[in-house]
Parts: sequence; C-alpha cells; structure tokens
Amino acid sequence: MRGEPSVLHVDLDAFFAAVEQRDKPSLRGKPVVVGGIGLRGVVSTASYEARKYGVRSAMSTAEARSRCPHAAYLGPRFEVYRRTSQAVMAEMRALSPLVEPLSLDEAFIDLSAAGITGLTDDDVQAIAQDLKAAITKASGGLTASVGAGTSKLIAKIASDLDKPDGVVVVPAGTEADFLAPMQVTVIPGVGPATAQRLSMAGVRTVADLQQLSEEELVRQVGSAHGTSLHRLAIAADDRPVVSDRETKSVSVEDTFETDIIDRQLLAAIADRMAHRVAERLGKAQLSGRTVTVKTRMHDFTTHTRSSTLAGPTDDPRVIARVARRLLEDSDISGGIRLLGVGVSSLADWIQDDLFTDLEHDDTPLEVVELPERTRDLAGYYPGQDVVHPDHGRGWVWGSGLGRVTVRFETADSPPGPVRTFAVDDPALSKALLSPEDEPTDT
DNA sequence: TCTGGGGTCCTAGGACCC
DNA sequence: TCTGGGGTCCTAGGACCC
Repeated sequence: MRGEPSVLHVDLDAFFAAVEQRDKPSLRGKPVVVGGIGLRGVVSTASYEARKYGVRSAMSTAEARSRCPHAAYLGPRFEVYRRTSQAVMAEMRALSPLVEPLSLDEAFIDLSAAGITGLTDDDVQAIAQDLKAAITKASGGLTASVGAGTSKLIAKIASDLDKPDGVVVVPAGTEADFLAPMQVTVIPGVGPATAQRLSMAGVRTVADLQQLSEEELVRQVGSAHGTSLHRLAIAADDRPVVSDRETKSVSVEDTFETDIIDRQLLAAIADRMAHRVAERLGKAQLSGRTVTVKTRMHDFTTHTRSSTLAGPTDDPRVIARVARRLLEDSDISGGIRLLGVGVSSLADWIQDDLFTDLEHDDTPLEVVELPERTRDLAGYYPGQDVVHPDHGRGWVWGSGLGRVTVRFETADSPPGPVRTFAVDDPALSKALLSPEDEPTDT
C-alpha cells in the first residue's frame, strides 16, 4: 500500500473480438464471437454486441450459437493478437519501465517506477486518459479500460467498474470502504469453490469477510489462501509490480471432436505434442526435467501422470518417449476427450546434449504405427498427415460419412483452421509421417 | 447445448535423508 | 521393539485466472 494511486491496471475491451472488428469493417457494430468453432469449442471473447444476447467467455460455442445465431463465429488469430498486444504494451512501457503483462490484453503499470511522485487523483486520471488515447492510436482503434489505486488489488478491481472505455481512480485511504459492499468474488483468487465455502460461513460481501478472524478464515479455506484473503479483505496488499516473470511450465493440449480410445492413435498424437512442446522450449531457450501427460475422460474427470528425469531436456525424442510411457500407464478405458503433454521443472537452456541421455529408460523406441481404418473413408484415419495445394500441410482431425475434417498447421495459431473435404476430393493427398519424427539413435 | 488452452499456485502424502 | 522431527523432493489433484 502506498500513499498515492500509482498502480494502474489496463484491460483491453473485448480484445480478440475488437481486433477482428478492426480488421474487418463489416463486423463493426455487429455481434462477434471469437473462440473454438468446433463441436466442443468454447467462447474466448464476445464483442459487446454479442454480450447483449447473453454470450459470455468460457461458454460453450454451441450455447452461444443458440443464444445469438446471427453472430459471426471466428477462430482465434493469435499471431495478430500478439502483434497488437506488443504495440499496446510498448505504449505502457513508454509511460513507465515497470510493466507486468498478465496476458495479451491485460497489464499492471507502476507509475512510481517512472519517477513520477506527488500524484493527485486528477493527475492519475489525466495520465490514464492520455494512455488510453495512445493505446487506441497504437492499436488501430481499440479501446481500453483503466483502473488506478494504491495496490494491484484495487487497480484490478477498479478497471472492471466502468467497462468498456472507462477510467476509475480510487483515492488513497478509501480502499477498505471501496471494497466493503462488493461480493467476495471480486477478489481475484476467490472463485466458485471458495465463494461456496465462504457463504457457508455466512460470508458473501467483502464487509462480511472483514469481520472474520484470520484463524476462522484459515480454517475455512486453508493456510495460504486464508492468510492472503484476510489481508486483501482490508485492502492490505503490498505485492510489487514485477516486469519479468519466469516461465514455470510449457504445455500443449487438445480436446478431440470425439473421444479417442485407440492407444496407437493416442501415442501418435502424444508424439506430435511432444514435438510441439520441444519446439517451444527451444525457442524460449528452456529445458525441463518433469514430463507430464494429462488425460480427460468422457465424464470430464482429469488425470495427470508425470515423471522427472535426472537432468533437463528439450529433446523431442526424450519428451515423446517419456510421454508415451506415461500414457501407457494411464487409464483410457471408455475413451478420452483430451490429451496433453507438458514439461516443467524448467532450467535455463542446456547448451549441448550433455544431459539428454540421463533418462534411465533404455527400452527400445518402438515405431508408432497408425491404425488402418479404411472402410468407407478411402484410407483416411485420424492423425494422418495430408497435403492440400491451397491450404498446405495438415492432418486428419475427424472423419465419417464420406468426409474428412482436416486441421491445417499454420504459423498463426496451433491448432490452425479446420476444413472439411469429401474423401474423394482429388486435391487432398496423403503424406507420410516425416522420417525425422522418429529417432535414429538411442 | 455441456464444459478450450495456456498457465500459476497450493495441498497433501510418501519417500528419503540427517 | 511400538514409534522424533525437520527438510526436501516427487507425484497427483484441485482451484483459479485470462
């Protein structure tokens, strides 16, 4: 806590949808929904026009479609969002060197790090307005909402109060009163489970929370959570704005259009995921010791299996081998809807391959054979690599009724666009798994 | 009409060590 | 012969965030 409202929280309004409306003028003023457009997709962002129909983030796309059938439904274009985000973050860094991005569309800014002191509420209001204007210019027309306060907690909550395109400055000294009438769920970290437990203790508002002793709170929600919640309730928050946060894990996961039971197919998919994880580790100059495989069953129960190596690796073959072994240990009876592969216990880059052989498993690497599933599908099966002259390389995602659904791998956004073809479409051709996907030595 | 993908942090039990 | 105490690492699961 400080004596002046020098922490800013900036939140771009309906970011993904706003970028799409910026790039496609015909969508402006109309409901736009960005997210997964497949059978099991969920909404990432709904434009304000779509929110009028009750469309919300994290809602299934199917439900969104039933609520707002005439909206434009778009898959995400992360590369474009990333570029826009970088331009916006640059404007923030021009204001202060201490900027902490929370995601592509959110960041904290610490004005005190810019040497600006003696700030009045009006000063902060003016700074926020100038920043908003700069962001709109740099992003090609997007708007942002800004909250300012004496801590991250207050700034974050304030930015939500006058969305979109608003500024809320909470004066120093008014924080506890500002929070008191709000629901406990405004406090970041209080989700449905915690809210439920608190409500059983008679706590619904922050004012209720302020009355509860720390001991009682710890009893209700656990040690770490209870202690921090007790302080946040009275707006005692001295968490610093931190510009460079270390990556702790890297992972890839996919939800399948239909549940998969076939172990060989899953092994092939795990292999592919291991390669993608390794590629991202390499780009970030990271390597890690713990490989985790995540499975989600048809009933949505989720399991993880992990294994820690003696030394860090970013070798796709090592990650793939461990992942396949973990997958063999996993129960997939009844089929799984999601598979994920991740690496954690990260270390800085290991220059050479010194440690990659430290994994004790010396069983030979078997070649994954994809199952033959011909029937009426002209030899196509899920997981198979294909090539299309217009769309490039992809792989079969789903199939049936004489049609195959293909995911194309673009630089833009894994997974790339999904397209459906007739099995006898002459443009679509099968490609072999590239040889480098399989290790040549052990 | 069921529930994405990328993360972070916390808890709890067991192994292991001194 | 009937039971330490603390610290660290590993594993699995869960809550939460955008």
